[in-house]
Amino acid sequence: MSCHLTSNFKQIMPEHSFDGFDRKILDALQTDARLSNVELAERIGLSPSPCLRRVKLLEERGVIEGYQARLDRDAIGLGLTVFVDVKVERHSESSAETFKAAVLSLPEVISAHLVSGAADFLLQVVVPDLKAYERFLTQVLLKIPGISDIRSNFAIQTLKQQGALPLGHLR
Amino acid sequence: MSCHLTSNFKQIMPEHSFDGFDRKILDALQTDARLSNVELAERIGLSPSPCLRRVKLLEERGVIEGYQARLDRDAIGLGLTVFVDVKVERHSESSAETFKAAVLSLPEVISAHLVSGAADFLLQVVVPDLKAYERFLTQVLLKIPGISDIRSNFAIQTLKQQGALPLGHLR
DNA sequence: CGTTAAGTGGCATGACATGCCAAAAGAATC
DNA sequence: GATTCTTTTGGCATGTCATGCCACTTAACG
Repeated sequence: MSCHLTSNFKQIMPEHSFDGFDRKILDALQTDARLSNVELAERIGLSPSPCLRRVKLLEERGVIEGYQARLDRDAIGLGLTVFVDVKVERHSESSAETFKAAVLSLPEVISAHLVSGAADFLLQVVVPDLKAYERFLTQVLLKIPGISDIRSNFAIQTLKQQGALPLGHLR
Repeated sequence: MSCHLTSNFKQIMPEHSFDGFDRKILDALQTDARLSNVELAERIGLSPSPCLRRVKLLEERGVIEGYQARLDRDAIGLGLTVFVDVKVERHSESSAETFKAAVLSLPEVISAHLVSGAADFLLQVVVPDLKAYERFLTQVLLKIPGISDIRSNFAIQTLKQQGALPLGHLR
């Protein structure tokens, strides 16, 4: 049981230590992850050596999970974003688990959360068009067992997309 | 009116041309945006020169919008993610516009969409904890004029977060 | 076939990442 | 408050990489 201490450590003790340099690094890399180390160092007011050391540490600590290119969905032919509310059947214990496993394997689902409120799960699904969504819904989603209800909310306009996380609360 | 042609061009003619190399580049940079050009080139089976040229082209075309570090929300003390359904008042024409402008300026709102369905807008809000959300809700969101209803759905568990966009439909 | 256009590969140079060590800054102890 | 210990920084050296240029290959078209 004591082994759970380490796995819960992150929740118990969220920020090990973040000084102003770390916060600036995170802020800069959220905006442009391809900054060279020397430019990043200049921007945060530190020389390249310690700057790089800090970045590596943040990566090792898991604070930085990875780096990803942000693509224009329309440009690559993924014009339709749908937010799907999913309810699973209350009875079967394993409904939620099988649903989670299924969802994780679907590339069209780019985010998935267990949520409070009317629905159980909230999925963000990305497909080329309505026809593709129809196919996804009828041939993929609806075939997952244990689903009691699905509600599709189509994104008509995107105001903001995966904006940078606010870092103002750190100091 | 003809000037609208260019602004609509992307929707009319989504993918200008994507061969296998481009798709592999986008795929690789979605997974690891900090890949060096030589490693990227090796991975996609091309020499560094044309590989870099393709990446720059994809950036200029706007296919690649940017690069960003993915941070661990818990690690930086942002333990609470809330999906907020917002309805604006039907009467005032400008309700939606003022709401959009307000939302764009809020760093806690990391994504915002105009959606079909029961709500008008779907926001993703990130805050340290419940107390911070209470403050955000009462002192920020509820003070935006023209809002008729707000429903907060708390993320209890995150199965997948901003996963890579599926590129399988390109050829 | 010859011509042209587009894309590729290799090379050279300048910039950069990265590991090491001495110096500086800060914390703790007496 | 001086000393010691710890931590972090800055500079340097080396090997790797980005980047622009040019010759070569390939494919399409007349």
